[in-house]
Amino acid sequence: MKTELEELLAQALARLEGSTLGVPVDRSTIVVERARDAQHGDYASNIAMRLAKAAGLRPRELAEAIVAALPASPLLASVEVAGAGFINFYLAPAAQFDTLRCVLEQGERYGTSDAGRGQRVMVEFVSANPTGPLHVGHGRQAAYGATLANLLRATGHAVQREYYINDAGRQVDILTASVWVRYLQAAGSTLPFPQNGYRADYVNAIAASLRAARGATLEHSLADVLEGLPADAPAGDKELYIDALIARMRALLGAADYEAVLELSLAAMLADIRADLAAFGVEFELWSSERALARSGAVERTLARLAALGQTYEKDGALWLRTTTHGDSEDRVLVRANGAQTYFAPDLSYHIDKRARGFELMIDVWGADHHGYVDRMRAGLVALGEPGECFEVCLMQFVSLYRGGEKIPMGKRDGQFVTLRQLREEVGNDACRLFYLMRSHDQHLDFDLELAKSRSNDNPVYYLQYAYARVASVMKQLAARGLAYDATEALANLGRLDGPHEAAILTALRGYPDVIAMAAANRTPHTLVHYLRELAQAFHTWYNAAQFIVDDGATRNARLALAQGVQQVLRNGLALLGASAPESM
RNA sequence: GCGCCCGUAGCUCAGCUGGAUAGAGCACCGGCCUUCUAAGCCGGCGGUCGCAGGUUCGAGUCCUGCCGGGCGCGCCA
Repeated sequence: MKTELEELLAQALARLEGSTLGVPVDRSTIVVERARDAQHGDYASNIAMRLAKAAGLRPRELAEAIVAALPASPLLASVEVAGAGFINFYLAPAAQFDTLRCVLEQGERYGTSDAGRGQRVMVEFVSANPTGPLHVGHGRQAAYGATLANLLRATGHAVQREYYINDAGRQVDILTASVWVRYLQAAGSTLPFPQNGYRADYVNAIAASLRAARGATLEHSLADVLEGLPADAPAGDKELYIDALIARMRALLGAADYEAVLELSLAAMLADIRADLAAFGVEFELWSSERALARSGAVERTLARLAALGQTYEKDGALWLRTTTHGDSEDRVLVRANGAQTYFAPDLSYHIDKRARGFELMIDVWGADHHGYVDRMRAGLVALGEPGECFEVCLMQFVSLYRGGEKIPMGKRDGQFVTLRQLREEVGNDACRLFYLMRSHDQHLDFDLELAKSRSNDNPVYYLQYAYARVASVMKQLAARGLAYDATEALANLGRLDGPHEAAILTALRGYPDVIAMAAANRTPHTLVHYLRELAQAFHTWYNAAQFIVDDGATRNARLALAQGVQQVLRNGLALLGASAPESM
């Protein structure tokens, strides 16, 4: 609709060229927007104000001239000049009703487009270290990433969702050692738990499955384990201690058994994470392993390419990447003086691998605490000859949990954090999804458990689902009264939808495709939540003001058609958000 | 010290890439169920858009400088 109106304006301006207007008008300056206020019609353009100065006319005068030059169109009921020089378009009733026809005809496809032209996009999200269960912050990233992928798909992009498993770093060794210590303790060992270990309950569970798999074959005496180890914190250094413990464990068990413990621990953690996300309705096309990438030699190839391109140099025994020449604030280390790679090296290699796999755009969803890494990653890609625009990061701000106005402390230390699973079990998946997505991603999120659980009118989850269920209920009532919906009669009598409430709903339905397009383009799923709330509100208002099941068949069927249009869009929107649409509540 | 994000009604937040009289929800006050689900609806109350400049026809939105809050600044991951 917007583009049709813009085309009309372009024709009008072309007629004025050479007379009222001197120079031809750049097509991109002709913009039509949905009117924010119903008093301003259905669509509005500010083109007269933008061109007034160049034309040497007052905005309103120019607007009048443009309106006079507009070709006739069946789409329009009237066009007015208002305010400082706005041109307001009022759609003809037939055009309004076409919206509803579209919704009913297109069904679940309503709102989708091919704007993305099949662009290959990867959305990488969550990618939490497999060293513990997902917490509520990961939940937000999961909900956001999944919905962003849905939105991009709905707008014609070829989307792949991917989870990058950081299974190669020191953190995994710490998990392995933690499991082993718990395994020893379970057999009566008095070996103290390392200060820097993972001490939450899930480690005990993995230790138990380790015992089930290997019996006592991995046990060693306290004296053997402690031999040559430095003091742990607080007397000593907890980092030195855990590294020494890991080395000791490797020496005592041998490489093969050490790897076996590591594999078992990793597999247990990943199984937990995958099950958690699957239960949350979040799926990935690919779970990509850092260890697999490293074993393939990809990281070394990336380093070699960087060196060949003259992008690296050695200093103080370390290998540095010149990221500053590509917009980073300082150069970054790829390989440390001790020969070990930093995290940056495989990470960069992973992203260049994504490009090699043909993804034109890589969107990463990261926690806001990682914001300092955006520039270096992009710089690394540019150093390898990639365009900087191929990489985009959506930073997610933190989540604070509240219970009835009381903030819940979330120290990761001692494992005193609320997991995603606990949250889902307490408030339900739908509430989780919607609460996570209600706020802009660059806004801190206050998640109130009591509010999310409450079956009351201050809970936005129920507000949306209630609107959906109400339509379903009406259709059931219809059948109970021995009546049936007649689509043909409905479509022949859409003119009966002539009240202000009906008009508001038609306007809202017409805006849905724009909302989807914008939410996808701006990476802002929360605008969809707000839109659905407005649609539900328009529906609830109408529902309270009018009776749908009336004696007159023409009116009845027309109203039922509109109600089902609302239901369809609610269903489409909730599906994109990953929330259910219940038939009854 | 430097970088990123945030600052809008008592509280939690929108504000559609610069538009018209700044909007919701909650809270508070007052109304609406013998009729399709009251998990709903209607009305009222509530604002110096952190502060000060600037850009222009027009600024909550863009620029600069302050103030306040969060996060990050390792040859950790």
